[in-house]
Amino acid sequence: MIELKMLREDPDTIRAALKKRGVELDLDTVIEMDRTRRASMTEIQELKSRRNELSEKVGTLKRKGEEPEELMKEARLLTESIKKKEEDQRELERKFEDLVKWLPNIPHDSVPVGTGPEANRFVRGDRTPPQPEFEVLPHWEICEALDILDLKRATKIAGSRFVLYKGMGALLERALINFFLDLHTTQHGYTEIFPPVLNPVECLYGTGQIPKLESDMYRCRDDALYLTPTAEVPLTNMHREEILLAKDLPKRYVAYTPCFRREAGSYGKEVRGITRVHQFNKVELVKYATPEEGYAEFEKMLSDAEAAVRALELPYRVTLLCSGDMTFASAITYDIEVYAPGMKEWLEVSSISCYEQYQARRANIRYRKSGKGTDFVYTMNGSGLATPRTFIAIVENYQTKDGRIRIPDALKRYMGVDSIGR
RNA sequence: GGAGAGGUGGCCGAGUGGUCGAAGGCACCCGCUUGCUAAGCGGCUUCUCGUCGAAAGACGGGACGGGAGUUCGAAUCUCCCCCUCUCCGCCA
Repeated sequence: MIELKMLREDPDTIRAALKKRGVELDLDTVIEMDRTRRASMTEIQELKSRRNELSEKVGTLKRKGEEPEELMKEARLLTESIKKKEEDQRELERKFEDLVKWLPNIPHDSVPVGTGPEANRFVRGDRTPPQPEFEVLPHWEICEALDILDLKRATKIAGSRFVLYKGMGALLERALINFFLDLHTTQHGYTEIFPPVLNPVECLYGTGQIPKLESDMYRCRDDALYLTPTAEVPLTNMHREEILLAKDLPKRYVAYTPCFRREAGSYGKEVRGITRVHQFNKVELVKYATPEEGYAEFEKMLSDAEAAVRALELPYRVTLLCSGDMTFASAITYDIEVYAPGMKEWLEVSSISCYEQYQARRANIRYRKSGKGTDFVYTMNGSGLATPRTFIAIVENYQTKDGRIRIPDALKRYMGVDSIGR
């Protein structure tokens, strides 16, 4: 949620933000709607003020033993007309909210303006991919040869675009999850959470998946619950409707969860292998911070995620997403991509976003400022990391000419072997 | 699934239908004091929305799990829903 004050005092900033993002939206209608609802609110408040006055008088008189029939009648009539007006008011508020919830966050000043990936800015890392001295097999071929993925049977038991890891493949997947969790809890100061992966609609609204991405989520038929699309949802909603103490901030959480996405509309792209699947594993980082320290914590989060890629010694690059490429709740987003030499592609393994106060306003997450008053916290999250693509990167980058897969040093103690194959 | 108890401020916890936005405590913040790992004394602080204002603020509305109702007036009475706890049953 954007700040409503901005709608009245600085609509041009919102207009500029919409333009940067390429969002078509009639802001004037929203502004007009806001004016109408506030006028109606003021009117109701005046009536109530009058009624309270009357009630107080009635109370005083009654205690003296009088029956002020006239006053009571007037108050009764007032209550009736208030009720009518309040019904209309509710309708106005509902319409207004339906408009406001579609307003995206204001992009940070450093975000490059553009509509597609070509406008994203290289930040650091490998500019050009490494050139292996032999023809690296794409992961689906080497994994089939080594019998560590079984995509045919995954389809049989779940459907297309699901993954079944097998034998050393399953072990590698599990090793990655454990390695990421250990890294962030022991080296970077995050508290581990193991949350439920079914979430009610309020939570999805709070983080901003609803309304925009509703069709991309799996919904339960008999219960008002959605399968979590990312641990960002449970972790950021942990403190929904709370007032935190400044001394408890920043809060840093890390969680492993499976993530579920329908990927509606993405068929036809990335059909081979496991780059885009309906269920995948991810270790997610979430922080709550004060506005003052928000961006410092955000940069630290980026380097925490980067540390995971570095520890695995994978070729990677960090990019700053342009305005048109960010999700609608985000103020700024970095992507970390690793290179997959078999697919000859850069794959996104982490997306690190700062929402500033956007999510906090939606989810009503505040903190008490030292001394007086409250303010909304900054929330941010980042993958640290998502496994399917990290799995791909390992299988392709650590492939040997004779068809084995070496195990990165960082994972050896989790795997107990030096390589997969023979 | 059955029975009972309960949901009040940042936290704990009082609260006869009208001076209750709410006692008391903790915590916080601000003073003062004290020579020793902190304590004592005094004071302050609920949140939210609207109107006016450059601001400080002033005035007003609302909020005691959520919703509806009774009433001139509801934290307090009635109904529905949600959640928590205890006991019983069932069970991975």
